[in-house]
Amino acid sequence: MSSQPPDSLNDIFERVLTGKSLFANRDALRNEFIPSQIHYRDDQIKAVAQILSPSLAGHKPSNLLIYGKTGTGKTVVTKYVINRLTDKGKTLSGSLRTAYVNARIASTEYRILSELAADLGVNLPFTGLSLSEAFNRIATKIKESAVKAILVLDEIDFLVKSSGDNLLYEFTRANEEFNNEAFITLVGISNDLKFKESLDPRVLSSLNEEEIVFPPYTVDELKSILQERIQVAFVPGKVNDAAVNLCAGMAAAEHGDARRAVDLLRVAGELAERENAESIGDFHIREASKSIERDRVLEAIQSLPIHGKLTLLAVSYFQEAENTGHVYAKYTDLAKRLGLEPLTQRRVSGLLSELDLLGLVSAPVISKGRMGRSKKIKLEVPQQAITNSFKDDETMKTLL
DNA sequence: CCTCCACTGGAAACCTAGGCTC
DNA sequence: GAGCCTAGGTTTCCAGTGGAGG
Repeated sequence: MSSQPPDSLNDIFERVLTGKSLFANRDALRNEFIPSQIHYRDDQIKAVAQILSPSLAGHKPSNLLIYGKTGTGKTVVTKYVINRLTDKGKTLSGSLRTAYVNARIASTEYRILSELAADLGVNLPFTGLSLSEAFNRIATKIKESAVKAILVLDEIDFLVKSSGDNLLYEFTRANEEFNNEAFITLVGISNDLKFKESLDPRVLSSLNEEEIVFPPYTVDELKSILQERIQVAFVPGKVNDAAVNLCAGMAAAEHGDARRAVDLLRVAGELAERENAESIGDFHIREASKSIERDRVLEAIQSLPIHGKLTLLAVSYFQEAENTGHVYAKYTDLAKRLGLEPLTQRRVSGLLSELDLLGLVSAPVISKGRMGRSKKIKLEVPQQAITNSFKDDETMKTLL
């Protein structure tokens, strides 16, 4: 990298300046981009709108649960309807408020509450309050100002998985305290229906008053979505049909994920531009798919905590699948070499499960009869990926 | 059919780092 | 500064277990 001849840098700059770039508008391929029109989701848009519309007349809409795989438009559709609803609400006298939180990003109950509070115009300190106090402040505000609130909890399954359903219970119960002037309606979005199993039956029946399922996009739908984005994002004629077909095909194979399709296209465009290609072909899509996977692995490894890295490195020492005991012994050895106090085996067993979840190792539990029961741990990423991830890591590179 | 290995994985307690209120 | 609170990682404890070998 450091030995780039100055001219090649100049080439890069020149290409942008002289407009020879393949991109016309890169932003149209970003995740946050909301297209002016949402295609193939008319039924879902209408359904969501129908369920939430009583709020305009001041009545409490049913709670709603939206379910569908990633990249099926759940968030986009919900945000779209919520925005339109808020706009319409402004023209009327009512005090309709909407709030949106992504439970995976907010990650804790308190942060979820504080983001909701911010959207509702309630002041909550970052920390320092008990959960119940934070909740009371929100509820009091809603009651006193007769707020009609629609709260969207995106990736609600993360909330339930990490903290249980207490918060949801509080929300559903809070409505009983309000008089008819105020209400809270919950809209939960999830790509995992199984989270419902761990809900208290009372919470479930309340949350699940209405349910909408978003089907995956078909190949043809993906193609047409891509075509439309291509028109905005690229200079005309720069993406060939084979590329679009492959892109749609690959995304359809992954449960009709439109976000995935658009990501592939963006990375393919960047790759093609970098190699000075005239247009984007199916080759670039394939390369993009590999590149996205490589980046995902690299990032996953680099963002591991130190003991996670050590555990992964310990696994990588074994060619064949190994049991927890041996991996733990290797891990202990590595930790001591760094002068770190090794964690307990129980914890390392947990770390191994986390690595499994990330797809970096496979660690199914198997029984070998008299030889006991253990995880059967095997590295699932190339050795190379681990070496690459650690070579810039001041601590880990001493072990390589 | 029974035993018994080498763990698993749940639960609770503990610790640290942070931040609020009074 | 005391006395609360939380998040998040960890340790400790321990009951539970699939299935090969007896």
